[in-house]
Amino acid sequence: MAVFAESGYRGGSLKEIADRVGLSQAGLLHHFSSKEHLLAEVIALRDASDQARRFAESTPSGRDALAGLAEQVRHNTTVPGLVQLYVTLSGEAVAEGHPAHTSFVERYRALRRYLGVAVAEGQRAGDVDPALDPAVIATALIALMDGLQIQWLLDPAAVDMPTVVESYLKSLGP
Amino acid sequence: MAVFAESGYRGGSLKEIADRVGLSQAGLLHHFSSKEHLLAEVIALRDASDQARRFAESTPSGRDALAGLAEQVRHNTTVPGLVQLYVTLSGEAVAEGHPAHTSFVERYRALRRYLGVAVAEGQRAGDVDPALDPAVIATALIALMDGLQIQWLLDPAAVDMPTVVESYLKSLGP
DNA sequence: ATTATCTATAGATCTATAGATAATGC
DNA sequence: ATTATCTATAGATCTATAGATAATGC
Repeated sequence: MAVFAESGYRGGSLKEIADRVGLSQAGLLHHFSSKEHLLAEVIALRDASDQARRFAESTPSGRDALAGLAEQVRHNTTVPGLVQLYVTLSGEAVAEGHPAHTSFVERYRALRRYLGVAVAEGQRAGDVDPALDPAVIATALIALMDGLQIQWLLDPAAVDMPTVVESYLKSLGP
Repeated sequence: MAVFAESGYRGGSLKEIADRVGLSQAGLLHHFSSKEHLLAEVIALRDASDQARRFAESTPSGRDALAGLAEQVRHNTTVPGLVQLYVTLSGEAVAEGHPAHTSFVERYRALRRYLGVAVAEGQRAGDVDPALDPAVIATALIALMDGLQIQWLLDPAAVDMPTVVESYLKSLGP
């Protein structure tokens, strides 16, 4: 995870990973039959470590789902390595043919669907301005969080992610 | 520009670039003394091709600067290659020691300053809610645009960048 | 005379596989 | 008997440089 975070999938080498875990490069490939397979496992591990946070609350309803985002962002500020893994891989994965391309396409579709539902529920509950388009807000929320991570990684002192997200969430109120 | 957009700096090879412009790899290095130097020139060229758009209007005042953003986003949907270059390089450049790291840190600082001023001016002119923190809004605007680009590149049919940005800009009104 | 280009190559990598040896599990 | 590990290596790359040749500019 650390190596792909620092150098990306293309830039990270099996030798570097093997060295960090105290194996030879061939020894590492005994456990992961190819570099691509190792990437898939790294992504699965990353997902496990925060989808836990997002969905563990058994599909929370509107307000809770949105509040959960703010909490997720706050948590992310404590795990810069995971954030960097995500930013680096998503930047690479926009390329057609990147091994993680399809997985990112699907992840974002699922996220937009999940947050779109949350926003619509928030509207029914009277927590979110009913004039807004849930799909637009869902896309904007995800974009905001992703973009914040780039700025924050580049300049942690200058960017307070939770404040910005909370400010946006507040602006959604009716 | 196309090669770094598709494969990033680390993943893009001088051979691939040379092939596309009809030179040998050594011939290419006659014009750019190293891969790193070539990257710097590519970034400079990218900047020239859209900083022109952003600043050519000689530091527009608040409302115009914000409207200019929406226009920039609309324009970006017509140049996916440039957008991909930007997304791919910024994803790589969060890594300490990446050749474009410092340049991205500075670019974002400058952007936040520029947009922060624009928002404050918009407030004085009565176009922007005076209760908002200009620095927070500036950071959010940049983040929103960056994050949208990732989603849009991954799934162009599902993400309408201008609509989302305009929706956000509208929400800033008093 | 200078500039642009090429071929050839040094010296590092990189991934993946083959095949040997050591450790572990039943 | 199976699993984990290693060394060695094949076969591709990669960047940058050396040195030769062709094209261009004065």
